[in-house]
Amino acid sequence: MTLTLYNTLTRQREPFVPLVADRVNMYCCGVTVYDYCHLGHARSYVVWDTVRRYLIWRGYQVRYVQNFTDIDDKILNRAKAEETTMQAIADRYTQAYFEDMDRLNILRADEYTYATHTLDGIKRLIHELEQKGFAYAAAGDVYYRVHQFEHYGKLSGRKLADLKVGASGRVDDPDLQKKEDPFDFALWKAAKRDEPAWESPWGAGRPGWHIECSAMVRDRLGETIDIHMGGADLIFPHHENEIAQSEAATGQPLARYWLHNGMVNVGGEKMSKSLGNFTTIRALLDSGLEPMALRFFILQTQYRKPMDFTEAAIVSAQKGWEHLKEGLLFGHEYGLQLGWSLEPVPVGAAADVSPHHQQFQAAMDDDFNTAGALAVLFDLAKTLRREKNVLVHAGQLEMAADVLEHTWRELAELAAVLGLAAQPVAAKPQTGPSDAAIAALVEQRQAARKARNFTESDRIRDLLKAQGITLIDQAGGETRWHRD
RNA sequence: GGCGGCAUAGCCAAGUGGUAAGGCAGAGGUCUGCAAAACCUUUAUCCCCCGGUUCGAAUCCGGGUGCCGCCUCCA
Repeated sequence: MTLTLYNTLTRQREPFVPLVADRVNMYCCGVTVYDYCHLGHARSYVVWDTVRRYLIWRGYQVRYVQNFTDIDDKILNRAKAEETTMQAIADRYTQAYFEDMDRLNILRADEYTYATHTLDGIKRLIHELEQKGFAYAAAGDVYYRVHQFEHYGKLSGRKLADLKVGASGRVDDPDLQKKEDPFDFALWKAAKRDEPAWESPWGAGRPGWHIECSAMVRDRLGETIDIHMGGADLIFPHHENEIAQSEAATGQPLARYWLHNGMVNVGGEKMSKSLGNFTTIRALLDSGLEPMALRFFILQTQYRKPMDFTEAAIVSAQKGWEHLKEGLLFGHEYGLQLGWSLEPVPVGAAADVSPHHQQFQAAMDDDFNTAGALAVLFDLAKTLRREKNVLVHAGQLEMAADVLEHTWRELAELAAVLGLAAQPVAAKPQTGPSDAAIAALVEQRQAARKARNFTESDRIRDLLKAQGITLIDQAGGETRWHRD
């Protein structure tokens, strides 16, 4: 089977062939660290993390690099507003980024790069572009000469002639005077008073946004990488400009495959800082939604399609995840008594050729059809849940224990490829009545039930419920209980 | 105005020529003294509209309608 993915550059699906067999270099545009991440960021990084996990599972040796934009007007503005430094703001939100992403079970990149650590590479690249006639200095700024790059527009599919200045309202760009052409963009910006600046051949200043990615990719991964990823809103101008910068300098394609994730919408509109309609990851998770439920919610939709964030969809995702989780926890709950080994086993696309593995791989090979892959997980989880029910009611399994063990392992393996993992419930700090007290009340209630004094038995049940204890009357007449 | 994308049940969502995956909700059932939970079964004669190609289309072509993204910082 062949992995096929949709390449924004060619606007079609293509078989994935890395530059070097079995190795994949991938770069993902990271965040500008001036605020907490919202659900749009969650989607983007969950999706790319899943792509990365899948490629690894598929047997590729993956190198994943991601950046932090820690020099930017927005960070500066925030620093001014809070009367602190740009570095302090950047550090705070970089830290927050890691906290949020860790909760979503997003693997750390092999390498993180920072604009502030890449100044040499950036200046070197600007210098090369200047020498080759693709850049010009103007009153302390340096601009990229878009007309000089004949392929400008190849990623976004637009021609310079079609671009409309100020189509979205912004026409009062004070730097317009310095540019040869309105669509030329800044590679280097002259320092303003009271702002951090770095020395350069063009005077003190700071790098533009687009140039940092070009420089970082080149420094860390080379001239041509396999996969470049990012949000669909970065296609133009950010990625278009990256291509213009990198390819003008090196004469080589920047990336073989360009992947873009769809936006998260709220009420049909894109979630964004400027519209103010965003929900931060931490606010949502702190409200009680399980991190894995959010991840599940994201993976239900094909990564390129827009998705709507609604309360109902989140509730639905939480319930769906709980059902998968039950299957995932089966081994932890009953594995020991069934004599299973809980040791991890080797995994990988080649390690198993079961129909479930094949179906999972077929879905994921098809441009990362995570919704199709989730259907495979549900099928596995369903078997486990059914057997759990049988076990609880009849005291023994219907299926052979080793067959079920295989089902459980397979579910855990494939779920892990999607980054979905259920933590065995840790012993929560005990609040309310002690186990012994509960047992005594359950005993009392059993007596009442035997005497058909249901008023009394219901009273005890309600009493316990009010203290967070749920009773489950089983088929054999036995009553189990658990804390909510 | 230019470029790109999307329209599938109450909701979310797969499916790119062969007769509609999956999830949530709903309905019926098993269990229960009644519940709750769990489990089992079930839920689109039809895929925005009109026309065309084909033995056959949600899937291809043409024309509409609606929605979204980008052209400004943005995942």
